[in-house]
Amino acid sequence: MQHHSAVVGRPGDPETCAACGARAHSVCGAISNQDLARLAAIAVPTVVEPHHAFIAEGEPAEAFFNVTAGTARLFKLLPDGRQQITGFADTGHFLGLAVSDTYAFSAEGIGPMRICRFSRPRLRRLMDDFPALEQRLLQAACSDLVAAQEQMLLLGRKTARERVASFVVARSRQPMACRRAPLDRFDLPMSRSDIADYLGLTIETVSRTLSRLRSERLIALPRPDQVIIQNRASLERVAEGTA
Amino acid sequence: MQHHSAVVGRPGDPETCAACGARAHSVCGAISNQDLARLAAIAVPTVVEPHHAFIAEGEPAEAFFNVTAGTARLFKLLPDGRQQITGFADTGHFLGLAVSDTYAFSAEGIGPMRICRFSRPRLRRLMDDFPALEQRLLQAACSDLVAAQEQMLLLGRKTARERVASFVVARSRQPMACRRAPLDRFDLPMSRSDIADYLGLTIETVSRTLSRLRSERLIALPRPDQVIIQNRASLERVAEGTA
DNA sequence: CGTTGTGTTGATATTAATCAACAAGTGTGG
DNA sequence: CCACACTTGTTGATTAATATCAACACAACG
Repeated sequence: MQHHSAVVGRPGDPETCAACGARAHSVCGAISNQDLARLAAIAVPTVVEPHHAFIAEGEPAEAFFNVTAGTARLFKLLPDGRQQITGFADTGHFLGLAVSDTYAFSAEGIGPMRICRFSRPRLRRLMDDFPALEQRLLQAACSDLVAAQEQMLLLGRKTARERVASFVVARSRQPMACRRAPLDRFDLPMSRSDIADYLGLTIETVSRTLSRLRSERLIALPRPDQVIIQNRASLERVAEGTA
Repeated sequence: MQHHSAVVGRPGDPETCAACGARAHSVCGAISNQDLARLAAIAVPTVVEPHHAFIAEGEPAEAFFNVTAGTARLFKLLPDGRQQITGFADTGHFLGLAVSDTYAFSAEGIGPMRICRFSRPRLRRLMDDFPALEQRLLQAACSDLVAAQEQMLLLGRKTARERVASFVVARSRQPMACRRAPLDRFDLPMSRSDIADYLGLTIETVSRTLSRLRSERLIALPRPDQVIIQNRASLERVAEGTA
């Protein structure tokens, strides 16, 4: 299975094909190595060109995916072009589960990425044969749902300042999926435009707000795409509206 | 099983205990009558006092629920009291599925309601024994997720006018769960305050916007809690930002 | 018959969007 | 190597949408 020995993220790290059985998900303990091996057997590793929508809203939901390298933006569009990013799918994330026969959103890579593709009928058969897999996907769907609820609170009731602070704090916890501590220094793989479309703001407001958090010494921005959290406690208070 | 013969909605209708095996979900065909009967065996029918939060954010997630009568509001709070309603759970809706060991949101009835309660360990055992049940819950979680994504688009990118129009259109399709056509005349079980907290607006803006849609003859409001859609095509265009 | 809760409407304030200019990088070709 | 265009991000001035503050209408209820 060549995709189990490929390279992801920093050169030299062994690729972690989360869906097909690698460490990221075996660590979570919800799925046996045996089942993961079976899943790997039907996985089709695929390289996604940047800006190619490998999931398109409204098209037949023929497959299910796992992100094996890179980050995808998941988004919905209005007819006039307004865009809402509903989430970012980082390495390890499952994608494209649907009840309806068409996708409810689109997904494309931010920069180069790799995914494992599972055809729906084969996945269905596999789930029927190995219920632990379905259990794992139910857990994934539930945690997506929890994230979506948190995002609805952000979009519906938080100020621009609270949204940006929440975003920075959440991003710093991103590697937590691998049971690591939240990082105080990390990279943002997405552009200001993506951040704006995720937070329901404009790029200008995102930029201004980050600048203000920097001038207040809550964060530092050594480069536009790199964040250092300088005062996590205060930043978290801002994110919760308690500041 | 006394809750299978009780009354819900309009007096005279036989109660449809969606979780415990009644028609609403058997119609959907995803779960066998046999499995539904097994589910019914562990269901604890419960009457919920109005405004009693039967699910409280942050508390141990000990149970899972199905709404058997009435409508619940699902919500999250910020420390200063700002509230976001993340969804309404009408009769038939499943509630409280969680990966974490605490609930991520709160739920309470809008007016009187009844629910069926399932303790988590018993549900877990039942799901292990009857995978069709897990499949059904995965479907439920996926459709909640689709609704959440649609709501994120609404909250992040739609204007007040588009939000209110979207809400009215979505509510008119609510009985669709039972495979009925969208209604042009229906009741709103929730207050203006609930609508505002769901749409990320204030009560005043909701009221003003409904008034304007009425003055434009897109809808009629015979009573504050009853809506008649007078021009569905136009209303849908407004909801999509195409008007 | 007043009181209370809910919804509506009006006047004003505030936040974030829009419009606009500019700065810093990146890549291309001369 | 440098001039140029092009992209991305930042900052400033103004506008527009919705929140806030306030008054009032109406029904339900004691």
